[in-house]
Parts: sequence; structure tokens; C-alpha cells
Amino acid sequence: MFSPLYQQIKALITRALQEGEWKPGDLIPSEAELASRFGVSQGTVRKAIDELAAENLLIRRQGRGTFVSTHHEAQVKFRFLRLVPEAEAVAQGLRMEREFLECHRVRAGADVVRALRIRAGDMVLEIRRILRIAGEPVVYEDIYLPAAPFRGLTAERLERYRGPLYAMFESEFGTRMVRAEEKIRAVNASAQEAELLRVPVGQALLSVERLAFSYGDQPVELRRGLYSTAHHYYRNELS
Amino acid sequence: MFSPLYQQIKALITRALQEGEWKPGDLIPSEAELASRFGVSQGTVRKAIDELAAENLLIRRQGRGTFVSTHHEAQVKFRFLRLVPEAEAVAQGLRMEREFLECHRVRAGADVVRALRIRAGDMVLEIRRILRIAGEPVVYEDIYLPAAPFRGLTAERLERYRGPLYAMFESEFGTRMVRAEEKIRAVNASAQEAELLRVPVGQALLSVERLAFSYGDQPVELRRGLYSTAHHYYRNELS
DNA sequence: CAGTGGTCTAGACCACTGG
DNA sequence: CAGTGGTCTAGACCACTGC
Repeated sequence: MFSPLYQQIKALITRALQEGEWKPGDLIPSEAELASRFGVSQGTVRKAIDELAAENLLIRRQGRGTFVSTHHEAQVKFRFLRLVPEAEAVAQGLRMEREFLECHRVRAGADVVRALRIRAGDMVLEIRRILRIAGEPVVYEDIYLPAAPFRGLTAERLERYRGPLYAMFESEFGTRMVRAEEKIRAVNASAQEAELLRVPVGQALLSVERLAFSYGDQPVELRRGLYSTAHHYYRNELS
Repeated sequence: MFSPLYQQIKALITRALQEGEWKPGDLIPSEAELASRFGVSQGTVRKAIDELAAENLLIRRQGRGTFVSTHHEAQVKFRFLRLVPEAEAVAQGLRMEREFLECHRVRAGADVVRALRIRAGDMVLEIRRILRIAGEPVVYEDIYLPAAPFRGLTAERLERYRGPLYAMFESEFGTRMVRAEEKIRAVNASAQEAELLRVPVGQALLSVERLAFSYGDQPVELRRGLYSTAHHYYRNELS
């Protein structure tokens, strides 16, 4: 089993991130410091950091240093929300409102158990919310989180928090979402869904099922979203 | 205006690809050869090739050399088709059939003119086709190509060709698709669409509008697809 | 100005491929 | 075996940031 040095360094840095040695937003030691700490050359540390930066775990800033990536930065906020307004001109003045409909503990269903890799019968938090853009309801989401790491998360706290959910999870529960997989389908709105999103019954909606992972590829959130795509679309880049 | 050496090398290599010095599937010169040709060190060439490989323009094969990427390789076939069967077990035995409904020259509409950056009034090829997986119609597509570079493309030739469309464009018309942008919405099937995809009128379908680019970020294909997501879903990775 | 990441070089050695 | 890309090193210098 051969493993390049820089991969081992990468694993060491990842573990340090996982264990919270450096918190999101923090400045990590310089390449030279890390090189002497790990007993390798700067070039080797550099290659490890390059990959971590490509995976969005770290952010390099020339002249300043390398920082732990965070969901709090303006540019990276809503990194996972691919919904874009149809009229680009409006994109600027979009103010997004969130309304939390529910937040309670429930016993995990079989699909949630499988997705989050928890034990059958474990409790999960279920959050339902609506996102409105310029007053118009655009997204309805049903979110499942393992109850243990998110103990103390209440509707009231959700309402109070300013900023993206993932920023809150990161600073208040120490769980940082690193990557996600989405399964996208088209579905016809049920009577209930239609009322929530204020569209006709049967209206075609985007169904977006997201599984989000933290460090070490651990799944920590299952999310089922319904997007109204009358004035917005889901943007994707293929390469 | 400062530009790193390796970026200039990257541009030189990209231009060579664009001008057809090395064709898709070809082995390009070794790093050492390119280094001496461009008068830089191997490390600099290496970094340029690294980025081109990350962008899927080149493929590195240890011990063999670096090759120009192509749509013909088994692993990269259908790289741009993100539709995945619901039942993973079935994924193996999927045989995909294509039926070309139309292929004719038309004057480009305003939206096609804008997307493909051609002149108002220019002619384009319009292709309509259906993809069936295991006999079931899953995708209906309406494809627009600038007429000039695709002169001689007929329904008969489309029918005859074995393999992905982009593989055909590459080997028969010298146009290689490099990346694409997709706008995804949910729409209700019209009577005509419903008949083509054999679903009820009003059935929710994924609308996928793709703009595909060749070397140098030149748009060369606009494609409007309707995906039936009863037994398939659109898979996406967020990071 | 000192300190950071970013570029570039030259050279050594390793891992993999094909003949 | 020769030739390729892959790793690792050490050192020089550049570009950017903040003080």
C-alpha cells in the first residue's frame, strides 16, 4: 500500500480540522511552519493544502495566509443553494426571508436511518421551513438532522439566527457541511404543497433531495426541498 | 498585466489543441519535450498540464503519457448526461436507444442567436430526438447547432452513427464539447410532450436547457431537454 | 518593512507502462 | 529495459498584505 507523503500530510491536516484544532475562519500556520512541524519540505505541504483548497476546506489568501473555510463569508454564503432568479437584474436586490414552520424531535424513518447512517429507532430533528424571495414563496424544505449533535436546536433559535443554516450549524453546533449530493426530480404539487408555495395544485415543482456531508464524508443532513421554478432556475455547470 | 509563465504555457497548449495540432485521443509530447520546446522547466509545463487535466481537456496516464481527452472513451461517454436510473441494480443492463425525429435547417430564433452568439438571420440545424432506456421514453431533446460548422449533418447520418452525439461531433466535425451550463426547471407536460414521452398531460417533467462550449469558451450547442423523472433522477454533486 | 502565499527552477528518485 | 508521469526536495525570487 503506497501513499504519497503529501496525501499523508493532507490527512493530518484534515484530522486537525476535524478535531477542531483550527476552527472555521481561523488562520492556520504558514506553509513553512507546517513543513517543519511535519518534517517535510514546504512544497509537500503546499501540494496538500492545494488539494484541500480545491475541496473548499481551506482558503488561500495571498500575502495573508491560509484560512479554514466557513459558511459565514459573504462570497461563500448559500454556496449550496443553486437556485438563481430568472431576471438577472433582480438578482441584486433579492432579500430572502425564512419562515420556520416546525422543529421537533421524531423517530427516524427507514429512509432517514439509511441516509444518515444512524441506528434504527434513533431520534432525529425535523425542521420544515419556507424561503421567500421578494415576498414570493420559492422553496419549501423538510430537513432531517441527527438529534444528538444538534441537541438544543429549537424553532425559536432558528428564528432568531441571522444568516444561512449551515453558518449556524457551524458556529453553534460545531458541524461544518463540506459537500453534498443532490437527486433532482420533477413532481406535481400536492394540495398541501400547492398551498404552501402558492401555486396551483398539480403545478410542476423541482424536487431536490440533498444529502450533506461533514468532514470525513460523514452524512449529517438529509433535506427534501421543493423549488418553485416559475421565476427561478437551478443552475449547474458541467465539465 | 502580470501573467504567470505556466498560464502562458497553458494558453499555448490550449491553442495547439484548438488548432488541431493534437487530435482527441492523441498522445501529446512528454513534459520534458514540451519544456524544451517552450524553453521553460518541466515543473512549469507540469503545472500547466495539471490545470488542463483538471478541466478535462487532457488526461494523464502514468507510465504512458498525456492524451487529448475525447468523448469516445467508455468511462467518459455520456459525461454530460446526469440522468441516473432510480434502481441502481438496473444501471448495469441499461441499453439506450435513440430515435431522431427531425434534422433540418431553420433560421435561428432570437434566443438561439443570443445563446450561440451568431448573427441574426443565420441558419442553424435543429435536431429533435428521443432517448429510450429499456424501451421506455425518458428524454426528449431539441438541439440547435450553427449550420456552417455542421454542414452535411443529416438525419440519416445521425441514425447510422453508433455512440454519443458529442463523440460524433468530435470525430466527424472537429468540434469538441468541453464544458456546459445547464438551467433546470420543472414544467408541466403539454399534450404533444406528453404523447412523446408517454406520460399524462400535465405530468411534471424536468426541463434542462444546456449551453455547451467548445475550446476557448465558444458556445456551439443549445439544447432543450425534457426528462421524465418517474424512474430516473438528475444527479448533482455540490462542493 | 517583514511575512505570507505564488512562481519557477534543477535535480533526484519512485511508480507505472509497454516492449 | 527505457520512457513516461508522480513525488519530493531545496533554494531563489516575485506579488501581495498589513503594519
